Amino acid sequence: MARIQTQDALEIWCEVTSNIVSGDWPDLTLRQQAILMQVYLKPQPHTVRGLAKTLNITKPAVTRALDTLSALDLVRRKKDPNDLRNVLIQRTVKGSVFLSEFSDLFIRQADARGIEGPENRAAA
Amino acid sequence: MARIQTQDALEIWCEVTSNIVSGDWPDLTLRQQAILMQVYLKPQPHTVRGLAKTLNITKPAVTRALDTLSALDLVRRKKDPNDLRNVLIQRTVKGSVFLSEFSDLFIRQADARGIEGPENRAAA
DNA sequence: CAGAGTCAATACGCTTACGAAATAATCCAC
DNA sequence: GTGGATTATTTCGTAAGCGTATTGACTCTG
Repeated sequence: MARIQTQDALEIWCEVTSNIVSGDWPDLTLRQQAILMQVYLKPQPHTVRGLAKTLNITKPAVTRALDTLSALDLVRRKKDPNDLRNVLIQRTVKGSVFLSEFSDLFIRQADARGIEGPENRAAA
Repeated sequence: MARIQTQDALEIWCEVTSNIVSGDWPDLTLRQQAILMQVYLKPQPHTVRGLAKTLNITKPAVTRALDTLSALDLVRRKKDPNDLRNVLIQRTVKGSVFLSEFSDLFIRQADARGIEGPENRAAA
């Protein structure tokens, strides 16, 4: 049982961020990244209020981040038909592509360091 | 041999970014993160020009990012005594703490998913 | 020691982001 | 329905970011 080490973790982070920066992707803030990840990885539905609470930031900050992410077509807004006060944040193809590139970079770096997932995922 | 899977990679990234955002840390841009990581993980010395080239961004962008990171005491500027045109970017205690929290979050998430480093690091 | 070359930083005009407070739209209790 | 909650957004003034072009400091060549 060999846990991941600090050096590996930081190196992976360094390579992934550096690769994203030097590529064609936009210079997202940490908040925008976090919102994007939440929308794609946590169970739906996502609302402005919910994201603000989860990430411990103000609602206007979420609204503005969504403005940016929407303009980049990384997420999409949709009125909640059950409660028109709510705005549901939905995923897009382009957002999926972005996340996919993220994980590809991540996995490539992890593989290069001999890092492995669980042998038996079902039992985990 | 079980490689890391996309889902694990993205979940780790999601949790780390979300935790940093909801904590007391500043809302660094991806560029600032990348510069910070480069300075701490790649061999010294680091210059504005070198970072700009590595990350494929303009020199003024690096200068501004260093303004921000310096104000936060995450890095420090120092004139190169051998060539006073150069500015060497150096590490700080606070920056080390930041990176340390980063890696702690990362490792905690990786451990929770049964992800492991190489068994025999010397042989890797 | 003069002038070209190289480094980081600054100036400029513009865009984006911030938090607090105010608005607009909607729901719900009564 | 009307009034009070709740949701997201907008407004406001301010701060920070961007790229291009320029400046100021320094080095090095001839």
